[in-house]
Amino acid sequence: MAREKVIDFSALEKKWQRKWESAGIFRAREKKNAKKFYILEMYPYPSGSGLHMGHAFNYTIGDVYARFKKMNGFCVLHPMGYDSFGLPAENAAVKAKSHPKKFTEDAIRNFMKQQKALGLSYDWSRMIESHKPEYYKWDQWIFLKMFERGLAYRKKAPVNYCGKCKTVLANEQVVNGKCWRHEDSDVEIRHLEQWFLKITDYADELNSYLDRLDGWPETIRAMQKNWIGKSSGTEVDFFIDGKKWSVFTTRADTLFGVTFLVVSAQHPDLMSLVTPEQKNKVEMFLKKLRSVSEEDIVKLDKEGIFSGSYAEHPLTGEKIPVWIGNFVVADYGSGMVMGVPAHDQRDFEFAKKYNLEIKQVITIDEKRNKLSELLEEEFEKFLRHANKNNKKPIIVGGFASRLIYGKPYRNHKDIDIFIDAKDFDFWKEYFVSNGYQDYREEGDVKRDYSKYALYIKEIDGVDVEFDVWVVKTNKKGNFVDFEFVNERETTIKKEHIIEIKYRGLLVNVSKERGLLLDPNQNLKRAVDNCFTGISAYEGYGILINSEGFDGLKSGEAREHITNALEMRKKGRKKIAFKLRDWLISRQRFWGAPIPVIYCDSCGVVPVNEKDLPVKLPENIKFSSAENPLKKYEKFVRVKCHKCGKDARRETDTMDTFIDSSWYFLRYTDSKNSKKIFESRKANYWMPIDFYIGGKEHATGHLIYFRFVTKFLRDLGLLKFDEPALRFFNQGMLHGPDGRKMSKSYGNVILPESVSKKYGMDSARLFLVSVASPDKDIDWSDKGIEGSARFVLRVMNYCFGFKDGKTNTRMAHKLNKTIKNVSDYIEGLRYNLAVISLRECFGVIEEEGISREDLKKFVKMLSVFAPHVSEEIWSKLGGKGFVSASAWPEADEKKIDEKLEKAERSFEKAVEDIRNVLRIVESRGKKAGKVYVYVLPNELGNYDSIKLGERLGVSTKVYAVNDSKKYDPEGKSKKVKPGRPGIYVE
RNA sequence: GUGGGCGUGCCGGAGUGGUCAAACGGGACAGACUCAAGAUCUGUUGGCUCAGUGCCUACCUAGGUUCGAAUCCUAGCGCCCACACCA
Repeated sequence: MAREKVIDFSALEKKWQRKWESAGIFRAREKKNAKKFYILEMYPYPSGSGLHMGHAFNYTIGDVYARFKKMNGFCVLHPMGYDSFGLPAENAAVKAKSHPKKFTEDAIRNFMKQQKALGLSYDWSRMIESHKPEYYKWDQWIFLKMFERGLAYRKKAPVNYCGKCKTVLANEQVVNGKCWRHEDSDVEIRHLEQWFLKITDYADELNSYLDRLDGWPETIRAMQKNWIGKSSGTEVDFFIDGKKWSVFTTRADTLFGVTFLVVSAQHPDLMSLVTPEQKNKVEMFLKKLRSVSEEDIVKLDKEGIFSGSYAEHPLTGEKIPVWIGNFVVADYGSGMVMGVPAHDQRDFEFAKKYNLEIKQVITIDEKRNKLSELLEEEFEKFLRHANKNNKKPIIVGGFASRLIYGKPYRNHKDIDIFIDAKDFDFWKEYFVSNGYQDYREEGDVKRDYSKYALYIKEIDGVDVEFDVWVVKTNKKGNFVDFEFVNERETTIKKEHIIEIKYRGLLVNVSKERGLLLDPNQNLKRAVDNCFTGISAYEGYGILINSEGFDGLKSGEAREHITNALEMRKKGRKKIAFKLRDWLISRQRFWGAPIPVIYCDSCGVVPVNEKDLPVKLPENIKFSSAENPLKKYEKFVRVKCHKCGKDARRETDTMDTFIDSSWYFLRYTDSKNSKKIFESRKANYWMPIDFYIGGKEHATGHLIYFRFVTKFLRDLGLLKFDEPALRFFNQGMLHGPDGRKMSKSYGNVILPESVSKKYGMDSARLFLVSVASPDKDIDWSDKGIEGSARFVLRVMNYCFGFKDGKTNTRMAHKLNKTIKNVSDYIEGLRYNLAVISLRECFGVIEEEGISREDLKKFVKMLSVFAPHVSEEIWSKLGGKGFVSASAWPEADEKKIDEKLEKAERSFEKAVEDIRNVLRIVESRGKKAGKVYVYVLPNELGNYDSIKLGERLGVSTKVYAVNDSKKYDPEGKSKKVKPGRPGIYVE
C-alpha cells in the first residue's frame, strides 16, 4: 500500500534546504557563553567532473557530527571552500583554449550546487576560493614574512621534472619514479634555481608535538614520525686534503671499522675530491648514472668509483680512500657516509664488489648463550625455593651483562630483586647454602648493609649475581628501596608489578624494567646471529680492534667514542632529520605568483607588502602546456622598487599546498581585506576541534598545515601550537564492483540519481551504516534499498501517527537509545548509532509512543536523515526546525536493565515454544493451545496476549503455584528462573 | 627492508576475557497477503539431537596463559597500506 504514496524526495529535500538557508540556521556566530566547535572537512579541489557519492560519504561524516554538536548547544563553525588552484584546471584550459579561471569558476558553481543538494549544514557565508586574489594575496604575504625571517630561500637543486606536466614535482608527487598524475611518465632530474621554505627549522617541534596529538589516528602520527625521521647520532669530521668533511652516523661504535668513505654522486662539491688521474673515469661514471631513470636507481646495484682522494681517520689518523657512490643520498646529513663494511650490509656489498678492506670491530659475546642458560638455571632454582616457601620476591631487573666495578670487561650477569625486610635472613641462608658469597664490601658508607645484600657465585668463570634490596611500600603503595627513598630509580610503581608464570613457577616482575622472562623470548634469540663473513653483522655487541675502546658494549662505546671525538674537536653529537625543506616553486601558471622580482643590481627583491597581491593576468593566451607567464611581457617586466631600474618578475607560482596550509584560519574571518585574519577571531575558533580528510595527506598537507600554523604563531598571530586537535580519516567509498570509483571503470555513482530514486537521506543513512566510517566500503544498490525501506517505514508511521502513551518498556528503550546514540556519535561509530535507532523504532512500532517522545526519536534521526526528519517534525507539530532543536537528554531513571533481561527471557521463551510447536507439527498434530508456566514473580514478564500474537496460537500463562492451572503432563515442574515450562495441545 | 593495520558465519560487518552459535544489514529459503509479480509482514539460515531449554564443531593456523578466549600472550601463514639505499 505504501507504493501509491510515492514520495518526491528531490522536492522535499529542496524545500528544506531552501528553508534552512533563508533562516540561516547554520551560520556560525561567536557567542560568549557557549562553547565553540570547529569542524572541518578538507576543502576539495573543484574538479570539472563534479561530485560523486564518494564526496557525499566524506561530507556526510562531518555533517552528522556538526549537526550533533549544534543540537548539543555548541557554537558550530562548519565551513566549506575550494582548493581551486592547480594543474587540472590549467590542463583543461589548454585543451579548451580558454582561461583556467573560467573553467575553475564554472566547476565551483557546479560543485557547490551539488554540495547544497546533499543537505550539508555548512555556513556558506564564509566560503573561500583559493584562486581569488583576495585569498592568494595572503599566500604571498606569508611568503614575504617567511622571506623576512630567512625561512624562504632560493637554492639550485636537483628536482623532479615531469615532461608531461612540464613542471617540477615535489617529492610527494613522485610515485615510484613516475609522475603522480601520469603513471606512464618517468620523472627526470633537472637542476634549477628553486624557492624553498625552511620547514626543517620546525622539524624538531613537528616531531615532538606529535605526542600531544592524541586525537589523531596512530597511523598518521606514525607516518609523520617516520617522514620527519629524527635520528640521533654523531657527526664525525674527516679531513681530506686539509678540508673538513663531516659525516653523520648513528653507529659511532663502529668508527674503527671505517675502511672507506662514500660521497653521493649527486653531491655539489663532488669534483673537488676528484684527483686529476681519476677525473676521466669519474666523469664517465657520472654520465652513466644520469642515463638511468629515477625509478631504476632504486633497483640498481651499489656502484661507485674511487675519487683518488684519501681522508684522515679522526682517531687513528689512518688514510681512508674516498669513493663516489650511487647509493648515498645527497641531501641527508652531509651527503657523505662512512663505510663500515663489517657492520653495514650496504657497505659490505660495496666493499666486496670493489675489494675494499673489511675490518671487524664488533663481536658478539660467544659466552652469552651459555651465560643465559646458566643464569636461567640459577634463577629457576631460586624461584622454586621461593614458591616452595610461599615467598614472592619482586624481580625488578637483570639478565643484563655489564661492566662491573670499573674493571675491564668480564662476564657477569645479575638479577635485582626486591624483598620484604622480614625475608632478609631467609634469603641469606638460601644463597649462602647454595655456594654464593656474600659480597657486601665494607667501607661503602652510602649503604646500610643490613638492608642490602649482594650474592655472587662464580660458575665456569662467570659471575652470577643476585642483588637483594629490602624495600618498603610508600603511601601510594609503591615499592621503595630503604636507602633511596627519594630517588625515582629505585621506586617501582605497584601497577607495574605483574605476576607471571615462568617454567611453571610464579613470580612477580616489574613490567617497567623490561625483564624478559617469557620462555619464547629469552636472550638466546638475541645472540643467535653471529658474524659469518657472508654478510655484515649489523647488531650490537662488544668492541674489538678499537684501540682503547675494546671490550665496551656498543651503547657505551657510542658515548665514549663521541666524547673522545668531541675532546679532539673532531666530532659531536648530532640530530639528523629525514625531513627536507619544502620546495614550493612551480613552473606553472595557475597558482599564486611568488612575490619576488629579480633586479640586475639589487638581486632578489621581495615585492613590497603594500603592492600585494601580485595578480595573475586574466587576458592571457594558453597555447601550450608551458607556463605562459614566462612570455607575457606585461607581467614579467617591472621596475625594481629599490633602484628603479628594469627588473624581471618571478614567473614561478606557488605549490597549491601553500593555499591549503592556512585556509582553515581564513574561515574564521574570511572577508577580511586588511589582514590575513583577525587574531581574536582565529583564536576564538581555532584550533579545529575535528578535522576530517583522507590518509593520502598524511605526509603532505597534514605536515604543512602544522608548519604554517606554528610559523604564524611565531609571528604572534596565534596563541596555540597545533591546528587540529582531532583528526579523522574517513574510509573510501568504492563502486559497486569494489573498485575505486572512477570514470574509467564506469562505476561512478552520482548523488543526483540516488537522490531521485531513494532520497538523499536514505543514501546518507546507508553510507554511515554499512561499517564504521573509517573503513573503506563498497556502494551497494541492495544496501541503499534497505536504508530506504527503513526511512519509508518511519515516514509512514509518523505521517499517520496516532498519539499514544509511552509505556515503561518504550521509555526504557527510548532513553537507552538516547544514551547509546549520543555515545556512538561522539565516538564516530555511526553504524552502531543507526542500528540503535532501528531497534528503537522497532519498539515504537510495537508499543506505541507519546508525541513528545516520538519527537525525541526524530531529533536523533535528523542528524542522519535531516530532510525527512524536518518534514516529520513539522507534521508532528514541532516548533521551528528539528535541525535547530536541542538534542534529547536521556533520563537515566527510566533505563531499567531488568526490563531488558525480562525481554530477553521472553524472546527465549518464544523461541522455545516455537521449537516445541515445530516438533508437534512435524508429528502431524495441529497445535490448538499453548500453556506456559512461570515463577510467580516473573508472571509480569509473560503476557498471554503478547505471546499469543507472536506465536499465532492462543496462549495461556499460569504461575506455577496456581492451583487452578491446567497441566496434564506436569510440565510446570520444568520451570526454572527465566525459563518457563511449556505444554502444547 | 622499516613502520602501521587487518584476518569473524553465504556476503558486508559488530563484537575486545564469561551474559556468544556471535548484534545489525544484505542475500538465500519457507510461509502469509495477492489471480500473479512487486512491495509488505512472519519465520528459518553451523551440525546433530529432540516436547524444548542438551551435545558437538566453530571467529586464519599452531601453541600458551586462564576456572573460562573470537577477545590476552608467542610463533607461523595470508592480506592491505605507507615510507623506502636516511648511514
